[in-house]
Amino acid sequence: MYALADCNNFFVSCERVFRPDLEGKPVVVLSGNDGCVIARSNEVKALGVKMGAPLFKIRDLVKQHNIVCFSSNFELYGDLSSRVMRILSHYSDRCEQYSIDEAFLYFDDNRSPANLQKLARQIVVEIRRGIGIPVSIGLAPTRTLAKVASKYAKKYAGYKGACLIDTEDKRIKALSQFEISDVWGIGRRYSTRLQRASIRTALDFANQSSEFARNLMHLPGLRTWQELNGFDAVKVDELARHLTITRSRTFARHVTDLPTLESYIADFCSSCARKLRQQKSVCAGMLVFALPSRFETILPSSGVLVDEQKATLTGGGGIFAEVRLPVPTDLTAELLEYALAALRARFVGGYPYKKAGVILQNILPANSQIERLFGERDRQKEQRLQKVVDSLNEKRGKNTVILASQVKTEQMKDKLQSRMLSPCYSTRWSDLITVKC
DNA sequence: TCTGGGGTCCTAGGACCC
DNA sequence: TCTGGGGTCCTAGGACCC
Repeated sequence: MYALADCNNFFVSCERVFRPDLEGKPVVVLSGNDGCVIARSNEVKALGVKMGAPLFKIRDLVKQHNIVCFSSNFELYGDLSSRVMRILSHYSDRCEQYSIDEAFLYFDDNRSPANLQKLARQIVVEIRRGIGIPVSIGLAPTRTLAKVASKYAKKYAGYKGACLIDTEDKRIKALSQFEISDVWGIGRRYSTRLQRASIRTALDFANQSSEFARNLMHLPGLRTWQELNGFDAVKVDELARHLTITRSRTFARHVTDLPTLESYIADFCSSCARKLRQQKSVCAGMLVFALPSRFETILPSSGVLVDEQKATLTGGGGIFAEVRLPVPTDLTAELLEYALAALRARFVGGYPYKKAGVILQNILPANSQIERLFGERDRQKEQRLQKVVDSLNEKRGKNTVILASQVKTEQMKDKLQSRMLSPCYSTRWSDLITVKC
């Protein structure tokens, strides 16, 4: 049996852990620059606010219902997530973390389903009491069915946090009341196609032939079909290694000068590289991009385009540079040299860049690194330096030692548009909660 | 004025190999 | 008229997830 443990309204619940006064009140968490809604409490969902709704479009609703807004505080969410995961991992040798707020546990012992359900309810209580986060658990023979079960556990209080699908009767009943678009692995596109074929519930889909599923939705669709019919088919990558690492940001205001853009790219690059070293990998390729807003048409104030700008604009606008590294590397300084060179070669002054980022790709295990016979760099020396820098940053805080190109420009300093940021209660001494008694 | 960020897998088609 | 057979690797694009 699989158990899917899923935290309810996770980001909102994290905020409520330290603000119990917000229990039962409408709360949202916003994306960077306080742009979009990325998490909603049940009260807000009931008001019809959609995931991803831009804040400026729901201003009236926020005022009218006194919705409490938070800027996203990933330091807090990440810490509470790891505490939840630590508890979950005590209960099964196979605990697969699937996202920041979800994990699959696998049970292959001979406990009865009823006992597993009891155990799951115990886990729910322990996490609520120990960390303060509400969790729902779904139990079933496949991951996709466990997902279905967890949604029922979330929806109906009667399940006491844990819903079990262990018999054919329960499977059919659960699927017959489950909308096809809510099935794990069936997104907007496929559910439209399926609805056109008069398939509305998960059961409608499960009752089709396997060929039907495969023809319409290829291999992933076939797997979903199998899973709904009780055959374990979803593979979960055992590798904890990321295949790509991205850092990117939409700016509060346009960035038009090179130094500011360079500082951002330098920050992204060094953050990507740190993550790369943490997972003991090297990368052989990198994308550097700086793009205009998706929502604006770009024309220079003069109204006349110079040739270079014309070329940029006709190409869809902005910078999208692919960098191949001569030798796979994990060194911040080396990655940064290439990233900045790519940026400088394509930068157009005065162009309104709105979003930028760095993506590392072609990621390999660090031990597969190949040394160049006639290398122009002394990599061993640089690696020793990198180690010292990393350990200083670990001991003294993230940006204790940085590269000169990461130094923030004036424009960058006032970029912070997270006006409703909560304290990092659980990760910073300075943010510890004060208790008055 | 204001519109997120970070991932994965699969498939088809082209280029290339012997 | 007729133009091999069996592969690999890479990439772009489309689908999905939280």
